[in-house]
Amino acid sequence: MNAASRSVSVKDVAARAGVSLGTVSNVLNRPDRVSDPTRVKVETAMRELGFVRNESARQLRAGHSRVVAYVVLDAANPFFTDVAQGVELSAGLADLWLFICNSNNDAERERAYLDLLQQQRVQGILITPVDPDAEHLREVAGRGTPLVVVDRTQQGLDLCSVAVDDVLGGRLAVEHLIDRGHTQVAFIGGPLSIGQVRDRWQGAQQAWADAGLPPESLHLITTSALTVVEGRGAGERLSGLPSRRRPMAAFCANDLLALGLLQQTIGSGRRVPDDLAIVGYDDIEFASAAAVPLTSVRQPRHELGRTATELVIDEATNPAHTHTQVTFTPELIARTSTLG
Amino acid sequence: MNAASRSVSVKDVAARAGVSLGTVSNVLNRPDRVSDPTRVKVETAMRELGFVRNESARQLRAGHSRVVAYVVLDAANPFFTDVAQGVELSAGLADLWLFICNSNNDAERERAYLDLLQQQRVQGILITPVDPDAEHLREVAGRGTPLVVVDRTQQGLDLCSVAVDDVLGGRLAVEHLIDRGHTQVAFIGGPLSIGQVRDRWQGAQQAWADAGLPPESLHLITTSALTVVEGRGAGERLSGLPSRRRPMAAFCANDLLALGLLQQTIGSGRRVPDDLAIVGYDDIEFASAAAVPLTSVRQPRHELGRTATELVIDEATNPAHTHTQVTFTPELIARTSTLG
DNA sequence: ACCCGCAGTTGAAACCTTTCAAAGATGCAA
DNA sequence: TTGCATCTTTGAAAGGTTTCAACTGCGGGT
Repeated sequence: MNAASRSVSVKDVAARAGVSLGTVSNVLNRPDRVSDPTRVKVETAMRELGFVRNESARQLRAGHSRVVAYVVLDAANPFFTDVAQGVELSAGLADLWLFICNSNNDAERERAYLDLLQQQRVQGILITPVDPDAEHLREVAGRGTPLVVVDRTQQGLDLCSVAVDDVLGGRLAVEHLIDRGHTQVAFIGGPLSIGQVRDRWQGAQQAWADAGLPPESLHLITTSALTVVEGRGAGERLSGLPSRRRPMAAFCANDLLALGLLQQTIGSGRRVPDDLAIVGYDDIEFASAAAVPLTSVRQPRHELGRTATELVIDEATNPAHTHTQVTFTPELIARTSTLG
Repeated sequence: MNAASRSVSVKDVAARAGVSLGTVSNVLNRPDRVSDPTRVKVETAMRELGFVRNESARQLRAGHSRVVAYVVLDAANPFFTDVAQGVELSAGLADLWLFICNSNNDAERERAYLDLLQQQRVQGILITPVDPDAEHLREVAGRGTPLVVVDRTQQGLDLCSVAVDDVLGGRLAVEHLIDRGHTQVAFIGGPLSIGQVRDRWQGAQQAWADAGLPPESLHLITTSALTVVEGRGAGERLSGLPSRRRPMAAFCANDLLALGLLQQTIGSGRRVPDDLAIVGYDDIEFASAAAVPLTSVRQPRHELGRTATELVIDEATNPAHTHTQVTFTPELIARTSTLG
């Protein structure tokens, strides 16, 4: 009702309701300890004055926050928003609220957000970091803010993490293509400095070797990023190869690449999967909605988010907490882009 | 370094550095007023003790926050993450940090987030609300937290807002189809309770009438949501029409619908744009990356975010602030899906 | 009449930082 | 040497909430 004159405090409410400070606080935090008539009086006063509890003061005194934060690498990538949905769901069960921060692949911004979140004394931080081995991640955990690394594995065992077995994912994709009779396959992805990409490529190689196929018929086509545009570029490079040596199948390190490749392939008059079979990775919603529904390796995104949240809550509340690394198993979803 | 024994405070730092509380605070907030040797001493102490400033206490005393929040309707929709990017950019210039909250189209969650953010006394709130005329939006603003409505127009003039002229957008889309010679067009979108959809449909009708075309040849096909799945369903309904009466062009209320329609059309052996021309809305990145690049109505997403941020900062800092409604002009991006 | 226990209420202390008036130190001119 | 201006540093107060030990009434048992 009344404007922002000087922010209404519990003191004002207490005066208006004719009770003490403590009672107002009890209404807020332990309503069962307050008699009905008093409670009503206080609630009325709050409503009339437009009281809004000051969270800074609450948290300062109570010593604990009601929010967890998820620092994502790229808010525009549907994969991360799907993970976030999983986080939100299980955070809600623990009466926690989620703030999403976007590091935008920038280590500097990531660091700044981590600082801010520590200062805010959030219950916990989930993060898909630019570099999972960066020093500042450990510093955060060392200073007492629970932290879980999402969708990245890191060297030490001194942090909680949830991830998906990317080597296995790479295997699944390439085994599927081998099953479909392909003997010339391109792996498209990069840069190889990204752990994910490296693991998927490694899995692809393993599957290839296990099938007794010659290494030189598994082509590595590196890209400079995992984007649609780069996928289109890779398609052009593929087209450029002499038809004898041109792979009839491609495994892309993520779905954005695969969608770009798909677009370029169809656009240049070739057909999917007849002229080129395509497997993507992540199984984002747009994968099944593509012009040719995309075969893709699915990661359990919601579970990833859910588990990460459970870990961070455990770290925050359980004194006997031990750091845990959870690895999920990916799953191949076969669709038209490889099945015809 | 040292674990979360009992959170290091300025007092500890002061003791360690052999200075007073006030000096530590000065190092933090007005380093220029502190002599070099003292500053170094304090900074060293901070590093050694692993001091992390308590933001709750800071904000309680200083009285202002360093964050703005953007409550989005659907974090999985690329449109909103693009707006968020614009917000982030201009927030950064004012030394503000952005927290993204996802209401997930749920009025209850939206309300809860608004409560939390008010309690946190954030600098300002940007929101794409479920219902732009909801009472609680006004309450927030009335209680002193600056609030700007993004991508929605509301009835009164008592809130700041930034939006895009959706009626004009609808006109542009349909005028383009008329220019291409179409005389049977379907408008696909819904539910009509969404203001956006209503406006775009209205613009479509206006363009149709202005061209002197008969109302019955502009077909309204309503959907229950603005999703890829619904787009596919709409495609099936279109296919079901007798070919005489079947529109050769469709204008979809957003790109997700258009992508679903595109997929269904191609999947059932028809061609785009020869058998069906398609116009989408929003021009998300996947629109240009679709198998057939999608003609779409582009909204200035980054500018939307930028302007909203500027408004909210003005409302927070300028005593002479007056509520402003900014409307942007959309732009048609013609691509293969209508040009052939 | 007395004591006990219990439900409800109170008010001071504590949480950690920033702010600001004032004290202290230093250097320079007279 | 004194006085004055400038630069640093100090310490107490304030900000709004929660917590908790202590207090008040009141009804019931004896």
